[in-house]
Amino acid sequence: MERSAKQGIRAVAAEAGVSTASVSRALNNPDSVSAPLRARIARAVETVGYIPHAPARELSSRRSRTLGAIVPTIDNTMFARGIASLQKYLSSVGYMLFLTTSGYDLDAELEQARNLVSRGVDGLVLRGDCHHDGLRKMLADYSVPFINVGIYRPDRPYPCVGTDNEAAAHRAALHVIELGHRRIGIVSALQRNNDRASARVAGFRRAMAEHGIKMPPQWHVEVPYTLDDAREAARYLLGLKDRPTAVVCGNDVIAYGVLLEAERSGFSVPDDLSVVGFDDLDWSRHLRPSLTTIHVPTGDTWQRAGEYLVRHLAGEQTIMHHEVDYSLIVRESTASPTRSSK
Amino acid sequence: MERSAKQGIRAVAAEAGVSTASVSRALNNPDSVSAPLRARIARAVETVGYIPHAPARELSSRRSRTLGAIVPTIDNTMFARGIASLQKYLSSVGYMLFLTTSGYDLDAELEQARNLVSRGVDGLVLRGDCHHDGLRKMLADYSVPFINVGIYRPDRPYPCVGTDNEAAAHRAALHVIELGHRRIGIVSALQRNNDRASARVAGFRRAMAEHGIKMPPQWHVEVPYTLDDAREAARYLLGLKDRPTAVVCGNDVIAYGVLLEAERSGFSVPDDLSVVGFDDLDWSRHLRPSLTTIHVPTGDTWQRAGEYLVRHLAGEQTIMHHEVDYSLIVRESTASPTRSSK
DNA sequence: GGATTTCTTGTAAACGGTTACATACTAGGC
DNA sequence: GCCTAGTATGTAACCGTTTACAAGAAATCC
Repeated sequence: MERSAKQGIRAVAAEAGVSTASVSRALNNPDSVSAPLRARIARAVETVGYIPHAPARELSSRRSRTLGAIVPTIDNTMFARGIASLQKYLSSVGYMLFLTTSGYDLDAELEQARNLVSRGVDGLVLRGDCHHDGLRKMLADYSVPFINVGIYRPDRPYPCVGTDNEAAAHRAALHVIELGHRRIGIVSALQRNNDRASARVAGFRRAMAEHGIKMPPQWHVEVPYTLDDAREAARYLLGLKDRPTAVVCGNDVIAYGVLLEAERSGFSVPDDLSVVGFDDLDWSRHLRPSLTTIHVPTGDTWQRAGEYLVRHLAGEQTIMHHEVDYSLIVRESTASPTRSSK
Repeated sequence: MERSAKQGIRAVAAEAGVSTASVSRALNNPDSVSAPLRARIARAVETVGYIPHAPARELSSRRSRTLGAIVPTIDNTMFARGIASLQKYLSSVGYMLFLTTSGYDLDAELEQARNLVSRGVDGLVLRGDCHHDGLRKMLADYSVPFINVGIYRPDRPYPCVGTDNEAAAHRAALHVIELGHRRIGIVSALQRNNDRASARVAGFRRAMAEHGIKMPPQWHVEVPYTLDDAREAARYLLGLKDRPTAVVCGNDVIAYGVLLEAERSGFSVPDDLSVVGFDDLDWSRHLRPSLTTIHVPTGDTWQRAGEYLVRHLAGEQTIMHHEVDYSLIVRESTASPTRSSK
């Protein structure tokens, strides 16, 4: 027939001599179509070189098989690794990922979320539990499911998957306390709009309090997420007349900075200073001295977040709060303080 | 009126008492609508809490304001940085990015490209110039523009933006040659399906040939992109009875591995071994010894790729082949070989 | 002041799929 | 052999926008 469309599903239908409905069925729900028809349609798809038009499909089915993720920054090994895992998993189940960054700005995060909802994502992966007030309302209005990743807060009515940062930081602090340190400082990430950073500081403080250890306020420094900033913080800390013998760091990158700067300033790690990190990035075991740190299975965590949403969207039963284990990895950067000062 | 829609552009139209066409115009082309109407519609958008439905918009306008990018892996500082820049730029001009990974597999890349086309991307950012035969044909069939990033090949009829890897590697080799080295090895990335890696090897070989330097074949090792593999390669190279006094590396991560392993094996860098990297990642200047390497403005490069596509899609005049400058950064990891062996 | 142009807004037909519903056919049951 | 239930396929409405075209109003020209 002359009027048949040149492309799209109608072209396939014309080629196979069937209706568009059958083509659609053969593609989306193969069992609902007889074997011979299915084969004929498959052949037609091949000859026409048909690639389905996702937006059209979404418009009529109200499902995009696309998830959105908003991370503070992608330029950070840990997020990169998490996103990579999430993406790999999603790809394996036929989903795609829209990735955006907020730069630790809550307004920007809301803006991005709006953008993603506009884009028609089926679900959203968010970082932590610290969001703009309007965010959850907006997601509820448009009934877009979401999950907070990287934290474990079973007390919240929202799904999450991650480690208990407070407990893990407590463990890290306990490690240096048990080694005999009493003069302990902390270099944390910026706590503003970052519940993970805050939780870690809280865990650290709890450990200190439980052992009756007082810490001078100047031993707590907050830094952005870069090696340079961490080095500067270390320079400050090590330059104090009254300085700590151990430093617990909010993450591994900060710990690297402290390590590098200590060595640069002539301090030996761990003899003069013990350093503990958090995250266990690749470099931690390669560095010399290698870094004692809290291992967090980042890849797993993000993949689980994806699994949760995919299952939820498929209508399956899911558990809302999933705790991911952490573990303390003791390496060369921590030792008893008795070796040097007492 | 009772029959007016509860949501979508029709709700806004009803609220403002205008037609959907006017709402659409007010949103997409504000100038085409009178000021008072524009204001009334803006108010209606606000009260209704309207978020446009991108797939529907795309279906009718044939434009998605979305680009796709396919990288070998995101779990790699350099790509992460590039993607971050691209993403930031796109976001600033109202575009979004679909990010997928191919794992250095050409078939997977084609598959991902098909997926992205299906998703309706307006353009595609690809890595290098080594793709599946069917890829360019498919993109041509669906008239999806693309650009190769990270290479500079003005001889090709396809757009690209990046540095001349051959020339840059030549420069790196020249550096150690000029320092007086004659016993020079190379640890490159896997050349299979990686034209950048091959170009770098070629540049290195050209420099060697130009100076009449012969290299025993066992001094060329190829490794995947991980610290562990690079360390193993270094262990092998340094374990040879007849070993080089300088090693040129295919990228910084490989160089880090060589550096770490050399130190671990008791060799001093640069006294016993000079090491040159390529890319100038963050760690290069922080490491001790800091790494001599080729600096490549990765962020710029990727942003330019985005700019090219956005301009091209806007119908603006664009230059097809954009060369991005590299520069040799001399740091502590290279020195004249005379200090030790001669 | 009437004709012509320009500007503003509305009407309705796409865009490319999915899917509720209708229909034709097949196979059992008795 | 007729009725019923079930299966396979087709018909066409609909998803939420954009946009070509039409129409009405205002401005310009002579």
